[in-house]
Amino acid sequence: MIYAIDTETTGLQPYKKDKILCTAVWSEARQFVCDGVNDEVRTILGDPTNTVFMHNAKFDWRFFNQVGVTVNAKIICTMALARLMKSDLHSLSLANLGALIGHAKDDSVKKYLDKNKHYVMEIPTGKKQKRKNYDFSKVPREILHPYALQDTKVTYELGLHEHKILEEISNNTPPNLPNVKDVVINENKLTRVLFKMEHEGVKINHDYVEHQRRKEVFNYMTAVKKIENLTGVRPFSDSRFYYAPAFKKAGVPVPTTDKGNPTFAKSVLEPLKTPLSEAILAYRKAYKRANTYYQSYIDLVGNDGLIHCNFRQAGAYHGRMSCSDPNLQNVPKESVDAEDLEDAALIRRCFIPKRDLFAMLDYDQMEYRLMLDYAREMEMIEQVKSGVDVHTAAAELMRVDRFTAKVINFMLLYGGGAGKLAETLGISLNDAKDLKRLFFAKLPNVKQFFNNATRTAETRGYIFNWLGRRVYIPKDKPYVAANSLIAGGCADIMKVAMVRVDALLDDFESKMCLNVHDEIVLDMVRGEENVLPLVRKIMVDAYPHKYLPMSVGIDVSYTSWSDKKPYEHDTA
DNA sequence: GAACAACGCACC
DNA sequence: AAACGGTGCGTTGTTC
Repeated sequence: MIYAIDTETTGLQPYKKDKILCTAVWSEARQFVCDGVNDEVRTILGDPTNTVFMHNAKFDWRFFNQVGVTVNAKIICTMALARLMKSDLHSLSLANLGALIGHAKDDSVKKYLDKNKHYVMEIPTGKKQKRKNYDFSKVPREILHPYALQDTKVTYELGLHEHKILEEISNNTPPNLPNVKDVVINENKLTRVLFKMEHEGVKINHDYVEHQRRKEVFNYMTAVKKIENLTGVRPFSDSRFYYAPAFKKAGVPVPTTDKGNPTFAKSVLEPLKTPLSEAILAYRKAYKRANTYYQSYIDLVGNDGLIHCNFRQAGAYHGRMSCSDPNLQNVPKESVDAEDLEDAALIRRCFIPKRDLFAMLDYDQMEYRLMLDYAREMEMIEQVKSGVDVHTAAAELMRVDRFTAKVINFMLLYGGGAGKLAETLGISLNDAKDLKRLFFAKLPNVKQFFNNATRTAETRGYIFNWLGRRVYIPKDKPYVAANSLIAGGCADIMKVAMVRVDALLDDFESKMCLNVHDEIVLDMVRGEENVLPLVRKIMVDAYPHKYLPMSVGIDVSYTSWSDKKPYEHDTA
């Protein structure tokens, strides 16, 4: 039987304070809303023969888990499938997707809360901007229940609609080509894998976080005083209107943004090396570390001392995931001198294993390898297979230094042009054009691959990646097609691998706890390290290469997400 | 006063 | 001929 289920909750934090208010269920045969969760809901979710549509399924799942509901039913996240159905949607909210199939937004709950002012405007600790915190528990049942039921109705119809569209795409695909069906199967399995991984969470070293936060607050306050002394103007504000007069007085030319505003970005300030520019950079660095990183971990850690971040399965339009609350995919990777190692203030040291150790497995030069395999660039492939690093190989091929080759390599992956190349390398536009020509002359198959992808995007409007994911390419930016094939292709390799790694680890105590695009982190018990080569094999085999296989490196740490060392029992 | 744009910066 | 890709999250500034 097919159902759609939706919960209404007191808020967004099941691991801290929030509870289920009601659960709504919709099927052909029966529709109802109950307070909290009742036995009928438990029975539906406990039955493995049932299929249940949920919009942003992992959110509701967390609350079911909180009250001990066993979820055996096949869970289908209509938000994740929406990305497969139509990759270029800006918003995957139920309201937005419902509008596609003719359901107007039901904003009765929000209207009620606004009208009756059931919210508090507060400035969170360490922040400057006010936030609106709604109190959903104040919504009367007469308003909340019909609202929840309406959402399940829309979710139900959306789920059926998505399946119809995806089946059409699948049926219209020639049998010898990758089929979106395989992507659908994997994404549906992945929803459960991600739920398990998020529930595992990552342990936080609370004392360390708090200590570091205080240190960074002191650092940025010191920088503020310094800036005010240098400019003679207070109060300080990290704004172009504050900076412009000071730099004008010093006779420093200030570049502008695309919109014509003066910019004081890092790339502008860094070369100046004046006391003021350095104080501003110090302020920004410390402020960001104190708030975006340390403070957010304190705010978001659960009562269990773990961070349960949200892996957005449908995060990026080309198939990559993203991460929020907090975003653990952009935690700084700082390099320090060997002498400073002991007392270096590394943000990744906030994260410590809740069992015995972390294992970090990451694909080597994943995107570049996929590009070479797609392009059948055999000369380069042979070099890489013999162990030469891709930037060194490119440097030798073009007879330039490794840094130049690296810049060109990245620019290529991102579809960049000669202008940006010139800017990054600090060379003339003509020299940059020559370099680009040289690159494509040496890698003719890569050039062919890029041209083919771009032409396909121009004529057809979308591309299929190796697994069968369809990605729409904006009409005015066909040059991003190759990047979408590569980045999204890598994402699907990782997503396939994660589903298989999760299955493998069912027989072990060690579990996955993080994903950072081309890296997964396992929280492991001592004694299970022997599973690591098996995990690596799964990751390598996830991509059925034609010419160049994937390659995976393994690091371990018994102390934190930082301070890692190569895993050595596995010399191939 | 709140929503929206623009900017800046961390990661892959 | 030329076009750097994708995120999340914080601030300041503008607008209605």
